[in-house]
Amino acid sequence: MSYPEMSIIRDIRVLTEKFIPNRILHRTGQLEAIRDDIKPLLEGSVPRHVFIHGNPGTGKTCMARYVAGELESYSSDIVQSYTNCWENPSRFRILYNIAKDVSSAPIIHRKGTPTDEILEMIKRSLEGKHCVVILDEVDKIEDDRVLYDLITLQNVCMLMIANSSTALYNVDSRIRSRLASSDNIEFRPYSSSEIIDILSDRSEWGLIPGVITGQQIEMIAASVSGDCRAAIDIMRVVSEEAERSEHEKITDDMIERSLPRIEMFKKELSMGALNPHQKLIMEIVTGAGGTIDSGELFRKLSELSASKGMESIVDRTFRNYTNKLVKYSFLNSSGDGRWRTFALPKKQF
DNA sequence: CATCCACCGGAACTTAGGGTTC
DNA sequence: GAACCCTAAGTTCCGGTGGATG
Repeated sequence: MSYPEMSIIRDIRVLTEKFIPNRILHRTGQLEAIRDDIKPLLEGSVPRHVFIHGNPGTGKTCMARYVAGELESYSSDIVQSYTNCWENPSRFRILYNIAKDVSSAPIIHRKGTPTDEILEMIKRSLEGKHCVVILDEVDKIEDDRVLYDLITLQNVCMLMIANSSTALYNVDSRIRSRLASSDNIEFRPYSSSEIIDILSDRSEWGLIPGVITGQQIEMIAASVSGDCRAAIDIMRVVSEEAERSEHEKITDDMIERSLPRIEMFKKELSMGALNPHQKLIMEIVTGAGGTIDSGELFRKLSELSASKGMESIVDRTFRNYTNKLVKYSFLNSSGDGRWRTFALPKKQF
């Protein structure tokens, strides 16, 4: 947008974390579920609070903002508020943030404004209205009373976001029981083909056609272990580099150089973090031509680990390992549920 | 249709390692 | 440094399930 005519970037905002796309890919189930939970707001009845959890880069924040924005556009009686609890961990900061978002009048923040007064302010602003409150990184809240404050506001629906499914285990039991009826939605890591779709979509809106090839998008997708944020970040970085160095296209070289950035995003697990059995599983799948049935994989693992003098693992542990490998996109699994077949993702870099 | 087989995953338990308290 | 607590990983147990088999 703001770039001159020679630019290869059409709209850099599309390639940033904050951007909310006009359609959500590969999260239909979750989208419908959240819509159903908060829809009662439109009819003035009681919605369900939603707890969204999943690894970084699985689209949690994007989805929450998307749904909240969608609802807001339906009715002028609905407003939304977004707070990152890592940046605003205290009860006062969170409520202040919400008050700012929902109040039409400017909030006068004089020193010593009591938190309860802010809460009253929110109540007054929301009279006759309904509000979707997004609490990102909800596990970083310092004082969980703020959750209680928000629960007591009948016309507020909370979308609580965290990486861990256990994020709310430590909150006060009274609050937890009030939240027991909330919807619990997991966001699994994207598969590489899903990442490819999302990157293709973003490149269409963000870049001039032909700047990045399909193969290059696959290359990025195969490297991020299901972390979409990392994938989009890499695409932005290489686009900016191409732009700066006045290339007309992104080169493979640029992508390879930017891949180490992924490490910043991948807190949870990397190849180096795999234990010997998990590495052996990867070797067996690779040796089997990239695809193998679950039962055969376990038998081969038992055989091979015994011959290497490694300790044996029980079948339940094996299932835990394969589930983890799938979760972190080291493996794909097909035939979901029973009789699964494991396969390598398209490309390993 | 009944039974068996191979597999799946939740729940409860055990164990090991690390941190904290007195 | 002993006693305690907490957590994560691995194991045991077990009920459930769809396809194969008789």
